[in-house]
Amino acid sequence: MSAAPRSAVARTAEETAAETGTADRGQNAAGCEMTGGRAAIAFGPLADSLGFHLRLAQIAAFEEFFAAFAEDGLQPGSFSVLITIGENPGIRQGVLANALRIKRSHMAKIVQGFGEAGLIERRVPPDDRRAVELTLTQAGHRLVETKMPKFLQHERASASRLTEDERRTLFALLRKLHGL
Amino acid sequence: MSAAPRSAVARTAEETAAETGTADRGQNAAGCEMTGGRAAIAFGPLADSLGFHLRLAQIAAFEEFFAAFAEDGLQPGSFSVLITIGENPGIRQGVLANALRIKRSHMAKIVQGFGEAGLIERRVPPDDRRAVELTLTQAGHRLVETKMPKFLQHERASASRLTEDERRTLFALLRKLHGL
DNA sequence: ACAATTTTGTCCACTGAAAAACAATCCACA
DNA sequence: TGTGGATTGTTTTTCAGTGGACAAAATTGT
Repeated sequence: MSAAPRSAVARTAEETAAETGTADRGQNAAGCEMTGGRAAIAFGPLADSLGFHLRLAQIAAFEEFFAAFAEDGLQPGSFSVLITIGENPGIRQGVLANALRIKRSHMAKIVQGFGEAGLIERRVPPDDRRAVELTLTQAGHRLVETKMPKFLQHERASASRLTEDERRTLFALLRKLHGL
Repeated sequence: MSAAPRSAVARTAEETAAETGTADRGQNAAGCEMTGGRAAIAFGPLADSLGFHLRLAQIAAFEEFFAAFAEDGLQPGSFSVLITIGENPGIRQGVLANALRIKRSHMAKIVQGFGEAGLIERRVPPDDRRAVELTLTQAGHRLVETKMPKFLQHERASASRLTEDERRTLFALLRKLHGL
């Protein structure tokens, strides 16, 4: 079965009127194994839940990321930290944490790991000895520059199910939600 | 062992703090506190990353959920499990896990907790004694029905930054991404 | 009927992330 | 000066979530 990638945007979600039925309890109806496909169940009010759809979409996106970057030992969160430090040399740890919505306690652990790996340098500014300013080391810059093409290519591929218009629309709507 | 946690960083930084002028290299303008606002930093390629925006939007949505349902002791994941069982009485544990994209090992824990709380009933069907069929108990039904109005109201409010058209468009695009 | 494979749920060990307690520093103000 | 409160990062504890090994039951092949 090949789905018709027509204007799915125009359609509303009235196609989920699936009774559970329990018609064929042993196996799914049309050769839909559990491991791969999803059974046709009723989501009820969940089908109209923004958080639910956001969670599903994020899981899908992260799975794609892991599938692409497993061999590189890269995680989306850590890589975003490196990128942002590279874009903002000398950024303070708390500012970074707030920008990426990572809790400061977690950021401390991440940054510590990068420091021990020699990817970033932590410098305490003399005018505020509580703070820590972060910069990429040469090794950090090399790593980011090495992985960046693959990352950009992955980004293009991950949104390949969307047209360019849809992609722009989606970004604008997501920005409206989290207010970046 | 709690021997001078930050002293190592501070010492090296102070000793090598010969470079000056890097104090206000960042564009974090004065008067922008960390706790409240976000600094204007450069996100670089992250600003075009679908996964990044999805993560931010999901965090925002979940924070709203927690803020609304903290007093009820409700979590989005657990509540979605209860809702889906209510919509699909007798659903099998694995089918439920697949539908909600929860790993089976985790679902086992969740379901065990609900069982001990008396919210769901676990029944082993005679035709497949490996499986477990889940149904809501009266207490489970009561809980769902009690919280559902608040949940629906929260859903409306959470998307209140979007027009109805935008909301429909966003749902359609997210569905395209995770293919529900 | 019997062995091999697959499915289904559970258990255990581990990671990622969060909350809270904490230490160091800075700042406002008397 | 110095004292109380706010900010910044770290540590600790705790919990949600994952991966992998496992046992029981079902399915398939011979």
